[in-house]
Amino acid sequence: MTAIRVRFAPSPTGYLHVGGARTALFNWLLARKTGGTFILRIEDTDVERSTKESVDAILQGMEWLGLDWDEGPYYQSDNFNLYKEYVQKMLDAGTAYRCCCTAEELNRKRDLAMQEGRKPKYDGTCRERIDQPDAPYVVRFRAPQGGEVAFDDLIKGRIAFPAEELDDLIIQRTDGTPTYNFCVVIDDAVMRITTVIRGDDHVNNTPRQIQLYQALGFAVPQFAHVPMILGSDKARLSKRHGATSVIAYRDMGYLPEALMNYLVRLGWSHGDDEIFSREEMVRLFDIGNVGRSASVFNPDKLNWLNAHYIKTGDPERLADLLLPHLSSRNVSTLSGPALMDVVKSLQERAQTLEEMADRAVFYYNAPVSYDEAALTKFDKAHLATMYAVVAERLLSSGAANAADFDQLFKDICTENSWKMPQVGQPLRIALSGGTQAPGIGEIIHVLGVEEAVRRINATREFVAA
RNA sequence: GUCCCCUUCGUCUAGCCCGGCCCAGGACACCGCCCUUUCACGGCGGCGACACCGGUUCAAAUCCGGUAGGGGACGCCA
Repeated sequence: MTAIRVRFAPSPTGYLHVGGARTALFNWLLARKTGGTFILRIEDTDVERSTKESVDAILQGMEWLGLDWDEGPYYQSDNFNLYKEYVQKMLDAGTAYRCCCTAEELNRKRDLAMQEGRKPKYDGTCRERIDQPDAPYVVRFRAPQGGEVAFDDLIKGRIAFPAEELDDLIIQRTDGTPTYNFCVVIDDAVMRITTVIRGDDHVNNTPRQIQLYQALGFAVPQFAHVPMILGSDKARLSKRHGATSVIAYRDMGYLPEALMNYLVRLGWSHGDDEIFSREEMVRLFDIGNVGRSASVFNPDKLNWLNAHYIKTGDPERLADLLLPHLSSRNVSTLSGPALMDVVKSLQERAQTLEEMADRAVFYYNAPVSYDEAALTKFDKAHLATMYAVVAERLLSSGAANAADFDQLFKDICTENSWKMPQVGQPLRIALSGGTQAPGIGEIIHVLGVEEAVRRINATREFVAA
């Protein structure tokens, strides 16, 4: 058995979206699992719409996800001469011919055919003509007629098309540039691609491409067509369903391993397993276990996975990743508590890094206002004495870790016959400004006794005023 | 219109190829309870699906046929 060679072939007309990322992922997984080769090829034959920015955005998305490629990126625009050569070969061999039908003429015929309920395929006007008018022309593939073209899709099983459905597709435009269906075939053949994994919007192209392979004398690769990803309304996933760009997910505070895990489970499964490390997906992946039907992108589940990876992630790494989200909130970590401790106290409380950043702000910027609604639930006099007692005990106790502090508060409660909520909640407000925060002991441990006392005193004064 | 594909809880899916272990399992979300100094985490429980109709069979989510619905393609885009 020859080594697997797969490719991801995006067209650079936009960023890397989640659908493309999943296709890339499946390719990458198959290559890594089998020790094969993963090739990146940029399909930029449409010079009009292709941009350098898009290429960069795609590369950036791939890199962020850790989808490293072994060859490329190759650019189809570098291969124009090669395509020309093959067009000429086909012309010489008679498997292609010049067609002088104008675009307008073709459009008219197509519309008419649709109206009359016929298949809008090329009628073959120029297929058999022998004169060579001196007019602009395209080159068409002389598609074999009769019989059927079939292939065994690795995901969908056997798919067959009657040859009558296939018309003579254009392989070279009037301006001399080659078209997509022709270029893919040449490239996949020349790059010795063994397995073509792509979106299932390409199934209809596959039989034409197979005919081209055969006309050119190339070996036909295997095909695997991955179902699409839909939005919550079951329509093709688009911007109005929320973010579709991989990089947007990074900016919203998602971890690459979470997105990868989410994407791999969208369509593929391994029994009841949900959590897959990079190594596990490589080991367990099987293109045959990819489902045949489209799936809906579910942000809730992505959130759950992201929360999982935040919970179990390395605090040091998370701290690094959190930095940009903090600076966009005008938070500086140059002074104040160690960011790693902050992260640790927040790991179980954040679904995204954005959320973590929101919750981390108070550690660095002392509260400038308090949740007064929550504060008014407590008696003013009680607040004043409680804050004073706690501040004093904090300074004298010598407690040094979260558990110590929590114990200290229990002691204070019994000594003064206070209930824990009477102490905990006002303290939380003093320390963080609000009512939702990590445990009191944790906060003080991270903040340090000195800063904690400063904040408690500030709140005591605020309450007294 | 024509061709191709798809159809299990709201969503992602297991099971389907090799019928019985499935009055259909897991996960997300949702609801409830527990834990608890808040918010979370966690634990426990609940709600909830084989698109429909026929056939084959002792037995069908699983096999066969049809219907309906959805999607894709039909470009001198990729």
